[in-house]
Amino acid sequence: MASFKILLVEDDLNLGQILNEYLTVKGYETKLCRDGDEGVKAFKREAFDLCLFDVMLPKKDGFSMAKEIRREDKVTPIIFLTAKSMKEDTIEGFKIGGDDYITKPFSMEELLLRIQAILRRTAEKNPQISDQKIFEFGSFKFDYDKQILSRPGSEEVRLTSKESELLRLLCLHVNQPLDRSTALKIIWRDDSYFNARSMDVYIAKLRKMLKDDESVQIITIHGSGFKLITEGQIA
Amino acid sequence: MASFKILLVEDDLNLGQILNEYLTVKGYETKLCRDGDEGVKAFKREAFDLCLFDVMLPKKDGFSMAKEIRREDKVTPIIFLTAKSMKEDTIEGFKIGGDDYITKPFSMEELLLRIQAILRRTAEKNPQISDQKIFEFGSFKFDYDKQILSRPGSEEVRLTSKESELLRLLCLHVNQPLDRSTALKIIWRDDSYFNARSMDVYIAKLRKMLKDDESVQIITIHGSGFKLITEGQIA
DNA sequence: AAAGGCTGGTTAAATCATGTTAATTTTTGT
DNA sequence: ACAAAAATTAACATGATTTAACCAGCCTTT
Repeated sequence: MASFKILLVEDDLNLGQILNEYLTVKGYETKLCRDGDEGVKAFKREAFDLCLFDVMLPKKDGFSMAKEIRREDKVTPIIFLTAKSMKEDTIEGFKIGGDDYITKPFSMEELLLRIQAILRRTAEKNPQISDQKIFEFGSFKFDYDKQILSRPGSEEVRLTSKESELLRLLCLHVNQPLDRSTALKIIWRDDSYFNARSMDVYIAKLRKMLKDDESVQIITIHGSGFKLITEGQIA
Repeated sequence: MASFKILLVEDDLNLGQILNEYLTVKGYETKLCRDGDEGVKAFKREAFDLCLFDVMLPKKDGFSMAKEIRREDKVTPIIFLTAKSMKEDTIEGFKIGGDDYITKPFSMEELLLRIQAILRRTAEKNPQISDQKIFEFGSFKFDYDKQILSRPGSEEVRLTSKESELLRLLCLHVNQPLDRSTALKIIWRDDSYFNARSMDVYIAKLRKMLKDDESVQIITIHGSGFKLITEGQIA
C-alpha cells in the first residue's frame, strides 16, 4: 500500500485546515469533509484506512456516521474527536470498542501517535495487504509483477496493469466472493458509475482469457460481485 | 455468515442509543426497538442471531416477548436486561432456559463478553451455517459454488445467484420442511410481501428445472413453506 | 358442498444490473 | 509531437430480479 488514506470530518474550518495540513505533511493522504452526510458519502465512494470524526457535526454526528459505516465495513478504525463535556460512559463504550477517541483540545502529536498505533495494529491483520506475486489456478499461472498469464501449450498473454490488478484481487479471493464496491475502491480508488462500467469491461476481458480452461470461471453474484472459482488448489 | 445481527429492545432512549452505538462499533448489525410490540414485529420480519431485551418495557415486557418468540423459534438466544430489584427466582427460570440475563447497571464490557460467549456457543451447533458446496439428489448434482445444476444425459444448467441460494436452502433441508419465512429472511434479508412473491417465482423456476426427474419434487406445505423430496440419499 | 378469503402458481412486463463491442479519450514511449 | 497502447465512455444487448396481474387451489365457515 502506497500511503495511508485518512477520512477527516470536521466542521470547524480552522481546525479542519490545520489537521488536514498536518496529516498531509506527515505523509498521509487525506480527504476533508465538512459534515456527516458528506463524510459518509465519501466513505462509500473511496477506500480509507482510517477515519477521524468530530462527534459534533452538522447533518449527521460522528457516532451516527460510525453506525452507518459499520453496516458495511466492520474493520476500518475510527477515531472520534470529542468535546470534554461528553458523558464518560458514552465515551467508554467507544474506547473499548476497538476504536479510539481523543478529547479536545488535544496536541497534534498525541493525535499522530494514536493514528500510528492504530494503523500499526490493524495493518498486521489486514488480509487485503498481501504481497503474493504468483498465483496458480486451474492450468494457469499468473505472475502479477510481470503481468503475465500463461498456460502450458498456449502463448503467454501480457496483461495490462488494470487487468492484472483485477485478476490479482480475484485470485486473492479465490472461491469466495469479491465485492464490486471493494474492488472498485481498491483498484479504481473510487466506486462510481463509470468505474463500475469499466470494471465490467475488464471482467469481460479476463473471462475471454480464461475461457480455454473450463475448470476456471469468473461467476457473477448478482447485485454483489464476482467470484473466481477453480477446483485445483491455488499456489 | 457476514456478521451477527442483534435485536435490541430498550425503551430508555439514552441507554438504547448507547447500546446501539456500542454494538454497532463492535461490528454487530443491530436493530433498536422501543417497545415490546415493535420488537416482536421486527423479529418476525427479519432474521436475528441474538436478542437483547429490557425486561421492563411499554406495550409488552421482555419476558412476554420471549414467550411469544419461543412459540416459533426455540433457538435464537435471548439476553434480558433486568433491574436489580427483580426477584431472584423469576430470573433463575430464564437463566436455566438456556438464555442469559444481566443486571443493570452493567458494564459494556461485561455485556459484550456475554454476547460473545453465547454467540460462540450457538454458532457451533447452528445447522444453518453449513458450508456444504455440492449436493446430489435424485439424478441431479448441484454445485452451489459454481451455480450449476447437472444431470447425466442433459445439458448443464447455469443457475443465477438467487436460484442457487434457494436451491441450496432446500437441499440443506431435504425431505424436511423449509419454512417460507426462514428462507425469505435468509435469502432476501426480509420477509415482506413482494419478496415472498419473488420467492414463489423462483420456486416455479426451480420446479421447471427439476421436472425431468420424477423422483425429485418441491412440494408445497400450505401456509408454512416448501419441502424438497427425494428418494435417493443426499451427498 | 358452496362461498369467500387467503395462499400460492404462472406468466408477462417493468426495472435494474451486467455483458459486449466499438468509439473516444488519455497516457505512454519514443 | 507522434504513434501505439491502455483506459474510459458510449451505445446497445442480454440477463436477473422484482413487480404486477390474474388464476387456481386450499381451507374455513356456514
